[in-house]
Amino acid sequence: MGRKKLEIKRIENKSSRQVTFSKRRNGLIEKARQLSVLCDASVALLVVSASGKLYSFSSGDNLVKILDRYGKQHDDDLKALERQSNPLNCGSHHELLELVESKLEESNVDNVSVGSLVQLEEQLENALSVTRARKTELMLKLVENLKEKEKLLEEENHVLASQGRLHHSGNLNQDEAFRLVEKAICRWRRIIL
Amino acid sequence: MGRKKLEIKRIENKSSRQVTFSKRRNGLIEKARQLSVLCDASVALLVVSASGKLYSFSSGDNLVKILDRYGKQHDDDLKALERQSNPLNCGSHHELLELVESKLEESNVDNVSVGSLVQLEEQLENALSVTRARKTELMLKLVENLKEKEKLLEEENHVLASQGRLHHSGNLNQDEAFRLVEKAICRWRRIIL
DNA sequence: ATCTATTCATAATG
DNA sequence: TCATTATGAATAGAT
Repeated sequence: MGRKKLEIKRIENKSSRQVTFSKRRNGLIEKARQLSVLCDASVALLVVSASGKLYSFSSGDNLVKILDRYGKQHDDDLKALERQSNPLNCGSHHELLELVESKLEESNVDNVSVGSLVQLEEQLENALSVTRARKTELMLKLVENLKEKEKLLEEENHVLASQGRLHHSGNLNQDEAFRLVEKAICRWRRIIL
Repeated sequence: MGRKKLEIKRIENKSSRQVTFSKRRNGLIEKARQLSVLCDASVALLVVSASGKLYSFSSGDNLVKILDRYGKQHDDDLKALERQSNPLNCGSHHELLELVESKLEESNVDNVSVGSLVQLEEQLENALSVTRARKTELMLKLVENLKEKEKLLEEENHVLASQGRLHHSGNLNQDEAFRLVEKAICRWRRIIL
C-alpha cells in the first residue's frame, strides 16, 4: 500500500526504516484498537523499537499499564533494581543471558544450525524450570517458617495466659513459671537466629 | 476497506462479528510480523476473543527478555488477568486434557498436522501460565495472611506480658487489663471469622 | 472458503 | 517531523 510493493525484509536504510517504523507502529496500534472495539476482544500489543523505546496498546488498560510504567524508566535503573532484588547467582545468570544473546545474533545472521538452537532452547527451559522450582521452594519455606512462628506464638500466649491465671490462683510457683517462659524462649531462638 | 465504510463500534450481529474478528485478527498478526521484520523491532501481540480463545504473536526472544526484566511475574499475572476479564473456558480443564489425549492419539496414528499441534502447544502453555500465576497468587495470599496472624499474636503476647507484669507491680487495675484483652480478642475475630 | 468492490494504509516524495 | 498522493493491501459484504 504505497507507491511500490515492499518486500518484507529488514529495511537497510536507517532513516526510512525509522519512518516506516513510526507509520506502521501507529497503524498497528490503531488496528489493534479497532479489533478490540469491533469484536469485543481483549487485545494487548507491545512494540519495542530497535533503540529500545516501548510503545503499547491494551484494550483493558490492565495489561500493559504496568509494563508502560516500567518502560518509561531507564535501563540502568532497572538493572540496578534487578541487582538489588537479586544479588545471588548473578554470575551464572549473566553467563546464560550472554550465551542467549550471542546465539540470537548468530541466528539473525542465519548461519546457525537448528540443532544448536534446539540445544539452547533446552538450556533455557532447564534454567526456567530451575528458577521456577527455586521460587516455589523458597515460598514454601517461607510459609512453613511462618506457620512455625505462629505455633510458637500461640504456645507463648498459652504460657503467658496461664502465668496470669496462676498468679491469681497460686497453683504454680514462680520457678515453674520461669521454666515455662525459658522453654518458650529457647524455641523462639531456634526460629529467629 | 470493504464494500462499505464500517463504523468503529461493537458489531452487534454475532456471526459477522465473528467473521470480522477472524479476518482482522489474522491481518493484525501479519502486520505485527511485518513490522518486526521490516524495522527490526520486538513485537508482542495478545488477542483474546470474546469466547476466551487466545491468539498471539511474538517476534522473538528480545521481547521475552524485556518482559523478563520487567517481571516475569507480571507476564504470567497479565495473562491471568486477561483470562479473568473474559468469561472463558475456565471450567474446561477436563476439556483441555481430553483434547490433549485425543491429539496425542492422533499423532501416534500420524495423521495430524503440525499446525494443530502448534495450536495445542499454545493452549497448553497458556493453561500452564494461568495455573502457575494462580499458584503464586495463592501462595502470596497465604504468606500475607500468616504474616498478619503473626502480628496479631505478637500483639496479644505483649498484652498478656504486660498483664503479667502489672499483676506484680499493681500499676494496672483489673478493668484496664480486661479491656486490653477484649481489644486483642476483637482483632483476632476479624482475622479468624 | 472465495470473490470483488471498496476503503484503508502507507511508500515515496517534497 | 509533517503533508500529499499514487498505489498496494486489507477487508465488508455477498456467495
